[in-house]
Amino acid sequence: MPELPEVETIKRTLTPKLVGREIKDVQVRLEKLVRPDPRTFASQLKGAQIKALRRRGKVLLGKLSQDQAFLIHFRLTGQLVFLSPGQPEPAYTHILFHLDQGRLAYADLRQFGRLELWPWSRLDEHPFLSRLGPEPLEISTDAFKGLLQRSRRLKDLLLDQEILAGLGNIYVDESLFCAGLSPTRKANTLSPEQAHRLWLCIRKILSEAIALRGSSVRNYVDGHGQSGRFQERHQVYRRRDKPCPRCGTPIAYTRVAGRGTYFCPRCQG
DNA sequence: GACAACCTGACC
DNA sequence: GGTCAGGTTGTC
Repeated sequence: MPELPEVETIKRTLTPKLVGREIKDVQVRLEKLVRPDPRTFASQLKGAQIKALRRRGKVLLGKLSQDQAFLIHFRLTGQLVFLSPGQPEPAYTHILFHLDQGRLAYADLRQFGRLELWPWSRLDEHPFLSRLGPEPLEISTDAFKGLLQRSRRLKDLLLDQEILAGLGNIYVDESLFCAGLSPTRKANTLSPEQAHRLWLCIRKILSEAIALRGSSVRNYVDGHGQSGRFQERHQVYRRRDKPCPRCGTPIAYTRVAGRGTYFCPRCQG
């Protein structure tokens, strides 16, 4: 589920609830979701204080006391929701953190997400984090043009987290529509103007999605359990056969890079 | 590159 | 019964 705007929204909604809190106890109900093993995971977290929340690509990071950090990758259906006293757990809650004030539930219908502990000072050595590409909201237009100097299809390239960290299926399709570029266009065939336009579109789409608190297409919710609203602004994603907002041509659906792909066959060349 | 795997559920 | 699903990884 969550791509960059959703993880950013989770981070922002949870920061005031979690920063300064002490973890009193951890219940791991589905052992395969955590690393290292559940006993170590729980005992290391017990007594730790949450100092700050960060985001890198689609990963949520928690800075803890004692040079510890937790990493959460939500994959497709992970949710992290703060519960006030008496508030019921979400369905599919697999891990429950008991804090000095309130509880924090990790729920995950498809069980693909992962929670991990890692020393905060050595995050640059983490096997996944260390390979992530730059943040799309921080990269310069010139550096972005450099990323496009490969003969891969645009959709493959933009989904590759080692090239750019944070875009997923929704925001790649929306960005390519915004820029008027076909998902199968080779990245190194763009003119400088087209490359600049794509850079602008990615920034615009992600910023607007964050402002609207993410896209709730299926079961994404923020740290309060609330849905986002950017799905109402999607131009192509999940709009197969509906008229293109720009030219009225029915939106096409194909498979590119193994993912369902929506685009306007007329506007996106 | 394409495809299966990891899971559960929604929808036709 | 089949298809599809905000992701990543491993195997041809």
